[in-house]
This record gives sequence, structure tokens and C-alpha cells, in this order.
Amino acid sequence: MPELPEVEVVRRGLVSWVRGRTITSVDVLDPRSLRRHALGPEDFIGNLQGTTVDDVVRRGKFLWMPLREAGSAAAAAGDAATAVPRVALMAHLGMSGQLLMQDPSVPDEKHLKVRLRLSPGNGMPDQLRFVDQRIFGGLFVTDLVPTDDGGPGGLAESPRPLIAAEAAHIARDPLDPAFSVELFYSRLRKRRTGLKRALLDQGLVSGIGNIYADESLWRAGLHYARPTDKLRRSEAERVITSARDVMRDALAAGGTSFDSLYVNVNGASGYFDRSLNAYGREGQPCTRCAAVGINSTIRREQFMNRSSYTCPVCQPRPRNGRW
DNA sequence: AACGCGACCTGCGAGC
DNA sequence: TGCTCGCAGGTCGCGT
Repeated sequence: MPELPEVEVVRRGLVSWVRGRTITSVDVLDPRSLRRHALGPEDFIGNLQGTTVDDVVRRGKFLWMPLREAGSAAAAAGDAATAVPRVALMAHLGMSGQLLMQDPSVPDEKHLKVRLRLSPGNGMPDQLRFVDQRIFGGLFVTDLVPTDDGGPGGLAESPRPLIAAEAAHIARDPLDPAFSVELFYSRLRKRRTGLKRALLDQGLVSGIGNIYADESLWRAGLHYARPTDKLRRSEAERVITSARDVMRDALAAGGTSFDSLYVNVNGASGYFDRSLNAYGREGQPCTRCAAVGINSTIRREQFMNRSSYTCPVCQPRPRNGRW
């Protein structure tokens, strides 16, 4: 479930099932899914067993669960205020990762990689399973670190002062209430690259992948090759507003899924694929052009070794000297 | 800096 | 029935 809306669908599903539950045991069925956990499966398992899931947090496409240690001094003293989680179970879904809540009676999925057994929870499923066909995703335990990514024009970190270390290098995403267009624009203007490459750069704005980059650019009526250092402030604002709108709409539809690989924690697919205007629509009419009687078809081009979909009429390619 | 690649993987459909 | 090829919602790290 790759881009932001799909990861957020998972986060929302997960939080009601796992918050407050204790991880009783862990099965690592394929250590390749722990590639980013440097100390290996035993360490991974040891770090998780006996901890309690405090929350489920997301930034961009990274998802993590801050963990409370059962045996910590603060917890033993009953001092909830100081029992602040210091570590988190991090998940990145990559291209094909899934987090599924399953009853123990459900047979193992073909690509089941890691199984977490949880303390009993009022009839809720007792297993959290990480399933990943292509193994580009993974799980690992990491520290929670303070981050200062407000910067000029940025806002102070309000809801979550701590960020999982491996997600500290990425920027806020457009659905983050503290996302700053001002900061985005000032960073964007310093880049000398094309707009789509910038949108896909998680250090500049996170959560946007190939689908939502194309959809955001289409909504904003901007071409992917528009040079970032010459972009107008109004255009930068428009593409971010478009990204936010399209991702909110996608979220409301349960995300985008073309097949059973992209499902929520209960295994259900979203239906935003029906609302896509550019991505995957090669040869089909541009809906915006059609609405005003213009005949235009969506074009597919290779860009950054992947497909880009644009309308040649309402997203004109930049020409030298213009813009 | 920025970019172009290859690496990491499995599976599916198209075409022969 | 096979085979090869191209393609897929991502990220990281290496060269230049």
C-alpha cells in the first residue's frame, strides 16, 4: 500500500486494533523483511516482546508504533508522564507491503514475513501480520528522536515531538497540519530540477509517489518538467493544494488499488482508482478538456525510469525561454 | 547539487 | 505449454 493515502488507511485501521495491546511473541518467517534492522532477527524479537503499543503514527509513507516497555522503571513506579516511549516499531510498506489483522485460525498468507501475537483484546484479531510480496518494504525497531524541521516559516512540532529516527530525514507531508507552503516554496526555488522530481523527493515534501504526483500535477495544470527554480509562488501553492485535495479524496475512498496487493488491515481494497484523471489513463480522453469540448488524450512518457501521465493540452510542456 | 543507474524482489500479462 | 520481456503505488547508494 504505497503512497500516503494508502498508508494512512492502514494507520487508521491499525490504531483501533493495536493501541494498548502488548506484543506477546514474534515470528520472523523471512529475515529479508528485517533488512533495515541492523542487529538481526533475535535483537528485533527481543526488542518487541513484552512491550505495549502506545500509538500508530505516520509521516509521509513511514508508519511507526511507539512502544512502552513493561519493565521500565517509570512504568513500575506508575509514573505515566515519564514513561515516554523511546523506541518504536517502524514499518515501511515499500511497493507491496501489507499490515493485516488476522485471527490465528486464518492460514498463513503466501508472502507472510513477520507475525506479531498480541495480548487478547475483546474479540479483536490477535495477530498483526506483515505480508510483502516484493520485500521492498520492511519492519525494524528504531529510536524516537526529537526533530526540528520547522525551519524558516515552519511551525513548531505540535502533536508529536518525537519522530522515528529513520523518518527524521523526510519532510512533513501535505496532510500534516503543520506543513508549511512557505517553507516548501523557499526550498523548491533553490532546486534546479523538474517539478515532478521535486514532488517525489521525500526530503522536500513527503508522502507523494508516482500516482499522486501525476494526479497533483494534472489538477494543478502543470507539466512535470517545469523548472523548480522559476516556479511562481502561486503555482507552488496550487500544486500543494492539489496534492492535499487529491490525497484527501483518495483517503475518503479508502485509497487506490488496482489489485489485491493494496488493501487495508482487514484485507479490503479502496476504490479511488475510479477517480484517477491522469495516472494509468494513456489514450483516454482528458476529462477536463472534454468538459469544454476539447479533444485531448492522456499521454504516457518515460520519466525517471517510470511512467508519467499528462494531458498535452492542459499541462503544456515548458519551452526554453518561457517560464 | 543533481542526475542516472543499478540494486533490492516477485508476479502478471502480452507476445511469440 | 512454455519462454522472454516489460511493467508495477519505493528507496537507497553508487558513480559522474
